[in-house]
Amino acid sequence: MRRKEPDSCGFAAALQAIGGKWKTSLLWELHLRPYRFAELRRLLPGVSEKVLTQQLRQMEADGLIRRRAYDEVPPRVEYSITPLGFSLNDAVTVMSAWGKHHETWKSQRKAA
Amino acid sequence: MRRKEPDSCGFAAALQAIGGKWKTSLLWELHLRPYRFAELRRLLPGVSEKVLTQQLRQMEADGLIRRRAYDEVPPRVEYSITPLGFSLNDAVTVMSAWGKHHETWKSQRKAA
DNA sequence: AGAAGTACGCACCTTGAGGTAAGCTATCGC
DNA sequence: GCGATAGCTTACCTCAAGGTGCGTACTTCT
Repeated sequence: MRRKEPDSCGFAAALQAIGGKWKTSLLWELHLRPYRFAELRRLLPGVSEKVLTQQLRQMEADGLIRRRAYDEVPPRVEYSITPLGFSLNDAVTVMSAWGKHHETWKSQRKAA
Repeated sequence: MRRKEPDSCGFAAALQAIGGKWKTSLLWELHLRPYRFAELRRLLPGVSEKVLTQQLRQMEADGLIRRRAYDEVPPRVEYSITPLGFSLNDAVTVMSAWGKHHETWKSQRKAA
């Protein structure tokens, strides 16, 4: 999607924060418990390491998650959700509920 | 954005329905009252006719809006919102509220 | 010795949403 | 006759998100 101009309400800002292909999944997983980088990789089959790093960094910049690097060897990094991220997850859940509602609507129309 | 695989919840479906650049704005305007094509064009400065048609058709296919063409000359077409579209508008409003909240959060962080 | 795991960075390529510009049918105003 | 208005369609171009693949510094397993 290509969104730049504000569409008069804060929806664009929210979409900016959650608009990545994997961000909703990341948010969902991290709202359950913290994970390490490689664990998230395994949780999202198909994500490339580059993009995973990218999206995690963006979400960190947006204050949705917290990144904690331990100065060990081998390196260890843990990602956890923040209260702000948690609140976004709630908003996403509302949209998600609508999405399910919409899917049943579509299958009903198809049947007709 | 590029979303195809279902991310295990209905959010992807919702985003599919609302993911266009102008769809949220269209939904918002139409939730106020019905409009004609040219009126919508004027309401969304910068939208091209092609994309406006495109998004209106997609939203019609998703059952968010209703298109009514009058067989007159010059042609007249009216778009109005459906109950389903109205319910999506509510879900969007929740996300929008989060977006505003997030914006204040960002400006606070910047100030610190 | 060699392979594998960790958490990335960098360079290049693909893809599809959206933008641009033109055309089309028909009527009305000057 | 010329342009404007209405509601589109078609062909072409752009651009950034995301994918692919390779490199890295260090260690532990086999």
